[in-house]
Amino acid sequence: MPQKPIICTIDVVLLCLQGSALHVALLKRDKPPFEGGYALPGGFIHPEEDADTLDAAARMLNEKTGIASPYLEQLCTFSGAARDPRGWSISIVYYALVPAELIKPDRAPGLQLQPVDQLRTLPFDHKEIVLAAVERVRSKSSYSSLPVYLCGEQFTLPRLQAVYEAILGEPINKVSFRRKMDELDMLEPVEGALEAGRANRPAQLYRLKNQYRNRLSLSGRAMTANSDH
Amino acid sequence: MPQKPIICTIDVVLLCLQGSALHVALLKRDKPPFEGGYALPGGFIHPEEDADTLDAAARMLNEKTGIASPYLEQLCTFSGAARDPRGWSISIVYYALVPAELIKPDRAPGLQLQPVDQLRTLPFDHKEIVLAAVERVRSKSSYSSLPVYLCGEQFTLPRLQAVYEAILGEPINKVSFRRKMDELDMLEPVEGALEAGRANRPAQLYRLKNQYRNRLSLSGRAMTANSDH
DNA sequence: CAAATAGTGTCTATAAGACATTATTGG
DNA sequence: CCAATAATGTCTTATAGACACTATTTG
Repeated sequence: MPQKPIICTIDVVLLCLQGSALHVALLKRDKPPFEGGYALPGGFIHPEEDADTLDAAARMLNEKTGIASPYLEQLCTFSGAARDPRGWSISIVYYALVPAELIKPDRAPGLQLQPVDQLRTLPFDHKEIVLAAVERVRSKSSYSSLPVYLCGEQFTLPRLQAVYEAILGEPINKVSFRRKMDELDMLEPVEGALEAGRANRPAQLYRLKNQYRNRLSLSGRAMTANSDH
Repeated sequence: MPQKPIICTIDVVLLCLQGSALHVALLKRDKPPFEGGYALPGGFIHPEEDADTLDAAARMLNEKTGIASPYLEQLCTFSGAARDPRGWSISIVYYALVPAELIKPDRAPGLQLQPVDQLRTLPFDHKEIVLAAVERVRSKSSYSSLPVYLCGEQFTLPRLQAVYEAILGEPINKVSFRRKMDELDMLEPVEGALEAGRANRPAQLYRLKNQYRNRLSLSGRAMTANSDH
């Protein structure tokens, strides 16, 4: 009955922190439509290869950026007649968070990091998609351990607090923050490891407890009284 | 390249409250696979007719159950090689909440309401889908006005509190509940309308403020300290 | 007026935030 | 010792919950 089949793709919003600004990874497109433009890494499902769309997203991310992200979650599906000039399409979108050091531009030709808060227009509805992913990350960060995925293996509490503040966009009370980290019960100190080097008391290094390597730790109460869930 | 195209469908989880138990609407399937089994209302996208998948979900819900739900939101997309015997498939799932009175079995042949907390195995991965929808509803209910969609046009505060308690599965402090409703600022009293009839002080009837007819009101803090977001 | 439930006032407990103090480093 | 920042103790403020009291109806 339908003349044209529905175009069915996967896109991945790969986020990292540079300085205190959240950035998204964009790739130069090497075929039409929007050839030469920068867009989200994405592509078609390979039914023979991918068990499901999460699988497909992980494969795509790895193929296009060389990254195997420990955190990769479905955002939602964007769809409709208007979003792709080729026809009626859907895109099942996943998002990933990684430390910026993990993104090696030489490993991925045509890769570019753009700050999400001053994004130019992107091909398809990719700007809208990125903004939806950022909103999700900001919202989840206020009651979960999500931002630790933006840090490396080991990090200090002041560093982690700075990461939370960068995402939430507002300062957090130091005592409350440490109480909350304690309550989330996801961190363990790296015995004897301190971050020295500067002219002050060195900070204790922490790492994620094993059980939270691939799972979020959740808190009943939000970090700050922000109203966007 | 791909021998078989990906099977691309929409499913809708329609929820309502009967007594104090959340129920899901299931339809008797009139074609294979799983012919004769009870499954979620769903079907194929009509690219000529539907502007996007939300549109398709609304159409499908209306065609199959006769209901035009004011609240219809995307849950997420289920996918993979294993979930449909016909082949590699995706299902973009939406969920809706309506007052039970709105579901008229005579209007929809083969429709059945099942309590979500004692669900038997369903065709495809529909049981998993229902459980995911219920978890989303429970989680969102703890910090939003979502449960009002399970009430009719007008309702009393004790009734609304009972609806919240039915969804969250635990009693709520009356004073806290009323403070929260006040804070959400989504209700207005229906002037002069009281729910009389019983041998006690009659309760004030309320309705949703106009601006929240099709939008949730959100609170920064959760209703109860439940840890599943 | 007794029973029943609506609606409100107020005290207590808990959690968040402000602020100050101590700790530990390099120079 | 001074500057800088980590880490923690403690007081204040805000929010949530317990409980009791008043209000309004039917029979």
